[in-house]
This record gives sequence, C-alpha cells and structure tokens, in this order.
Amino acid sequence: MVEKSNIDVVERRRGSGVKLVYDILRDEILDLKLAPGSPVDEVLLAERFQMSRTPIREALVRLAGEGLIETLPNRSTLVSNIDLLNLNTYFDALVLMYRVTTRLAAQNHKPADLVAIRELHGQYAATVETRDLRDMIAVNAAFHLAIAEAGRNPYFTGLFRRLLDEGRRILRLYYNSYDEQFPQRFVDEHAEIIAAIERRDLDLADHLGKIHGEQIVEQVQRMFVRNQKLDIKL
Amino acid sequence: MVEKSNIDVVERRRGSGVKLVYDILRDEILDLKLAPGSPVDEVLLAERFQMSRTPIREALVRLAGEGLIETLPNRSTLVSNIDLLNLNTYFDALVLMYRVTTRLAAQNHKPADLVAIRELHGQYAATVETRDLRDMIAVNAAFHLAIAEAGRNPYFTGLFRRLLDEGRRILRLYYNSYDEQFPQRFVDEHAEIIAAIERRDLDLADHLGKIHGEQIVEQVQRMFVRNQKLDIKL
DNA sequence: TGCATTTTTCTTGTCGACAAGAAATATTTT
DNA sequence: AAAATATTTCTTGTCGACAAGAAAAATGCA
Repeated sequence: MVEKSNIDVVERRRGSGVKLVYDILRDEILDLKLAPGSPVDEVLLAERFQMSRTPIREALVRLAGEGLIETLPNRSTLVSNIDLLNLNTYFDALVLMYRVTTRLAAQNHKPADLVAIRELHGQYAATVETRDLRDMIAVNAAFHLAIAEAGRNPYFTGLFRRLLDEGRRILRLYYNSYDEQFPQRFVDEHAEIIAAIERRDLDLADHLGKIHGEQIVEQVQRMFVRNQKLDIKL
Repeated sequence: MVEKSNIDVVERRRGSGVKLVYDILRDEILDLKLAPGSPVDEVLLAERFQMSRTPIREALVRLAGEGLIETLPNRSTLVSNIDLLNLNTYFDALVLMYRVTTRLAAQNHKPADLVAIRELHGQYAATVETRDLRDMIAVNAAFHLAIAEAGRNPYFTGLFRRLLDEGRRILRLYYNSYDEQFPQRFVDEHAEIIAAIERRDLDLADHLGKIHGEQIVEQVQRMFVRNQKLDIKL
C-alpha cells in the first residue's frame, strides 16, 4: 500500500509554478482578498506555495509590470493602492474603450464571435438572478472582453482588459452599497449592444457602448458619494 | 599609482543591474539592433553584462511583459516579430491615441507642460536639420509623449508609449526609403498642435492630432507599398 | 540506405545560500 | 534624559550549481 505523506508535495510540471502563483495572486489582489497596501512577502509566499523564491519573484515581477504590486527597492513590496483621487481618468479611459471596442466589434465580428458573446450574455443574466456580485463582475468583464476580441484590435483589447481588472477592485470596494436594481437594466443594454453589433451598425454600437459605460460610471460615482457620506474609510 | 585591470568589473549599486539590462536591451530591440526573431541567450547576456543570470532573467521577464520578447517554454527566447500583416490595427490604435492625448492635453495642461513640449518641439526641429533618423524618431516620440503627459491620463499615456515604441521598430524597417521632404511638414504641424493646446481648443487639438496621425500612417503605408514593389524582404 | 531509438548537448527553470541595504532596536555619550 | 551612534534584524537582490526538457547528434537495426 502506498503511504501518503501528510504534507502534500505536489509534483508540478517544470515552469508551471510561476503561472500558478501569478494567477492566484492576481485573483486575490483583484478580489481584494489581499488589501491594497498590504505587504507581499517573498519568503512567506515561497512557504505557502512550497517552492523557492525564484519562481515567486518572477510572478511578482510580472504583477509589478501590470501595476498590481509596487516594489520599494531593498525594502518591501506592497499590493498597489487604488487611486481613488484620480477616478475620473479611469472612467475616461473606460468609457472610451467601451465605445471603441463595441464599434470595432460591429465592424469586424465573425459569426463565431456572436456565439461566444451570446453565451456570456446568457451567463450574465443567470448570475444576475443569483445576485452573486463576484460572479456578476467577472462574467460582465468576460462579456465585454469577448466583444473587444471580436473587434480584433489587440492594443485596445489589452488596455480594456486592464481597465476591467481595475474595475473589479473598485466595484468590490462598494460591495455593500451595491444597488440591486441596476443589473437588470444592464442585461437589457447588453442585448441592445449585441443587436447593434450583429446589424453592423457602427455608430449605434459606439453610442450604446458610450451610454452603457457612462451608466456604470454614474452608478459607481453615486456609490462613491454615498460611501463618503457614510464616512467609510477608503 | 592605481593599477587598472583590463577587465572592467564595474561596481554597481545593488538593484541597478536589472534596469541597466532592461534599458539597453529595450533600446537595442526598438532600434532593430537585435533583429526580430533573433535568439536572446541568457548565458551570453550574463557574460556580456558581467552578472549572473538572475538579474538578466528579471529584465527578460519585464521585456516579455511588454511583448518585446517571446519565451518558448524550456527552449529559447526570441525577439518578438513585427506583425506587418496587422499593421492596420496598429494604425487604428495609434491614430486614436494621437487624437485622445492631444485633446486631453488641450483640456488639462498646465504652464510647465507647455514649456516641456516647446523644448522638445525645438529639439525635433533641430534633429530634422541633421537628418538623423534615429534622433528624429526618438525626439518625435518624446514630443508626443510630453503632450500625452500633459493630458494627465496614465492609462492613455501607457498605451500611447507602447504604440510609439512599436513605431520605432516599424519606421526603422523603412529607413532607406524615408522620404526626406515630410519632416518639415511635421514640424509645422507640431507647431499648430501646440497652438491649439495652448488655446485649449479641444476639438481643434483632436482634429489636428487625427490629421497628424493619419499623415504618418499614410507615409508609412506608402513606404510599405514601395518596398513591396522593390521586393524587399520583410 | 532509411528509419527508429538512444545519447548527447544546449538552454531554460529551480534551488539553497549568502550579501547588501534599510529599518528597528540597543547602546553609548553628553 | 536626549541625541547620536552602533548593533541587530528583516527583507530583498545576487550568485553558482544543478535538474529538466527539448532539439540535435549519434547509434543501432532492418
């Protein structure tokens, strides 16, 4: 009979460790399981993931490249803070990317893209029913990313992905005050956007993307103001 | 008298090695001193820079994060190829960023920004006189980046920087067929852009940015076609 | 000779150990 | 007791060595 050690030393494929650590830490940062400003200790991570500091460090370098962590030379590395003072620059970029990606999707999409988009649209509608915020944020991001992919411009898709990631953190900040009525409206707007893309109506797609983006922005700003009034520390 | 070794073992500040390697390799890639597709050997680089593979690797991970090199797992790492088939998506993104950054600069600039922009404008005019293409490309990029900085949206600035970097590589491909008449026109257009920014005329700045971007695109496309006719391998 | 298989080589991926830098703590000096 | 200085501690940065994986070369076999 094979003896099973109580410490799981998992056999990993060479090279997979970095991706594992990167993916997990990235999710934990974006879901605010790791609070902004909290320290990221290489030695602790090495113990936690049962590997040496080298692959841990590589994952951290990648995360730093995306701005998710910050490295203070010779001292420590921290989870990046969310810059709430410059939220407007974030919103500017987000709305423009909503417009551009939706417009390009109307222009460049192929039939297979619409299948994928509709699939995610259905998933989003389902998560709205369950009222699970984490799923809603994730599926909504995936839905809009699928539209961006259909637009076939990797430069825009890349920036959009980063903006949606940052949005995961921002939305999570407002978890409690999340207004439960607006998701249904978003489902309808998503449907309109899909229709415009399918009809290849570039200007309408652009316009709907703009409205949709601006409504999300407005919603977040309202939550922001309300939280400030409630004196919630950010 | 102090004896000087013929091997320069330079005393470096701890942590500076990565930045050194990163900066040099980045420049060499963007100036096409390292040809797209050519191998990047960690051991060779370690010997060249007189340091161990660890900091070399960290620099390479960062370059990979920006898409400048590609890593084939367990095998080799290469300088990324320039995707000439999808040039149009590149141009789409570039023109939009020209527009957006110029518009935002008109909206958000402060007096100090204009000083910096004008300084680079002067430098650009000077490099046009010398007809040194490498300087022209670099200073032109710096000029437009300064405008982007004045727009104060780091998301746009980041994407724009990457696009201008990629442009360094693309322009260098066409070095020989570079048309010597258009730089002077660009100097004049730069002056118009500065004036629009100073007047805070958002729509005009946007429009001029668009025209300027499209003219660069047109120029590159013309060179592209001419090179294809001449049967130059790309 | 032509093809499959084994061996070698070459490059990357991972490790454990040590050094350097900065902050925190302890010590000395006035 | 307060300030300056020395020491310790803690985390990151770098190193040299070795292992793993894949391609290339060499070998064996029909």
